[in-house]
Amino acid sequence: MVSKAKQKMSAQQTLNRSNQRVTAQRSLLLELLRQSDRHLDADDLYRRARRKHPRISLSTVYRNLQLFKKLGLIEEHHFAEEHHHYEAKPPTEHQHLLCRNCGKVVEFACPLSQKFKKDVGRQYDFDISGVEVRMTGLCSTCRKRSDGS
Amino acid sequence: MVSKAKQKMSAQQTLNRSNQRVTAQRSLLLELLRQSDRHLDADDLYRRARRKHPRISLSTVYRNLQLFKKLGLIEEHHFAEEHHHYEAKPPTEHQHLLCRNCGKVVEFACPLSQKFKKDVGRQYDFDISGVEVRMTGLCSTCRKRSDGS
DNA sequence: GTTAATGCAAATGTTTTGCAGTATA
DNA sequence: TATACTGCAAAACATTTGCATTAAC
Repeated sequence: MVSKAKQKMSAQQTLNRSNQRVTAQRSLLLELLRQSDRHLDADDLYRRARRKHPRISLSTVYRNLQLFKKLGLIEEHHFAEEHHHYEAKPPTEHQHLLCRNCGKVVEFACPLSQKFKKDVGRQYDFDISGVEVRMTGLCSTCRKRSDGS
Repeated sequence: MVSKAKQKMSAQQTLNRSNQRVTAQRSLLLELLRQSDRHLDADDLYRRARRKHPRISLSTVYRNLQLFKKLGLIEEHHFAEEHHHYEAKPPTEHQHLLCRNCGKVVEFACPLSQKFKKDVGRQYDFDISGVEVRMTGLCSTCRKRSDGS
């Protein structure tokens, strides 16, 4: 029940509970993230923060985003077009499973993704061209290794 | 049947058919992408290419990756940790639907992703912590607009 | 008073671009 | 021979880091 309450706490309270120093910049950044209805990138957040706190620096934004992420207060998405990996186009559709420890990538077939595509397309009136499913976790090797330690 | 044959064509043949100039660098890059069993990033590809063609430049690699992508010869994935978007962690799990024209992001619930998670985790012996489903397509507004023109 | 967080500037790493020279069609 | 492609160097861009100063505890 502690975690359910988190969303209703003020930014200050949340930070205080996490044993982090409550600075004006840090609270502001977390508030802005909570208030926003859109997803923000670091620069969006920086520009918004400057409206209330003109001397805030971009490094502070980055450092705090990392902190919030570590604390599980925010989620990160990869919408943009940077640093890709490429593969020759395969004849069959497949999805990806990544080990977050060793970076191993497993490809798996996912016939259900086609059903998804239809359902979601109908529901939101989208003409959907691509479905990407990406799962992250620990592979058996890395799990054994960390069990041992 | 033309497209099925594509995978069996040599890199040179493929490029020639696409009305692209067949250069040694370009053919090599496409061959390397096809031979590789792993996903490669630009730098991986650059290093491999240099083994056969020491004077090739990284710009050539980037330019050709863009070309191959445009021609639909390769697929691009976003595994790495660059340029993120953030949102305050929501209480409910949800997935994303992106319009590739206007960039609109729709969040949708996807209860099935939990079933996925279990199935795939069991099959590959992974302890899966995250499931991300991302669909891309055209929203109704952008579709109407392009219908009209 | 200690220690952590900040702001600034410089460094880093990836991707893009301008341009003169080179190779393909 | 005309034009597209290449290599090189520099620019652009996002993100990270070092360090002296400042603020939270």
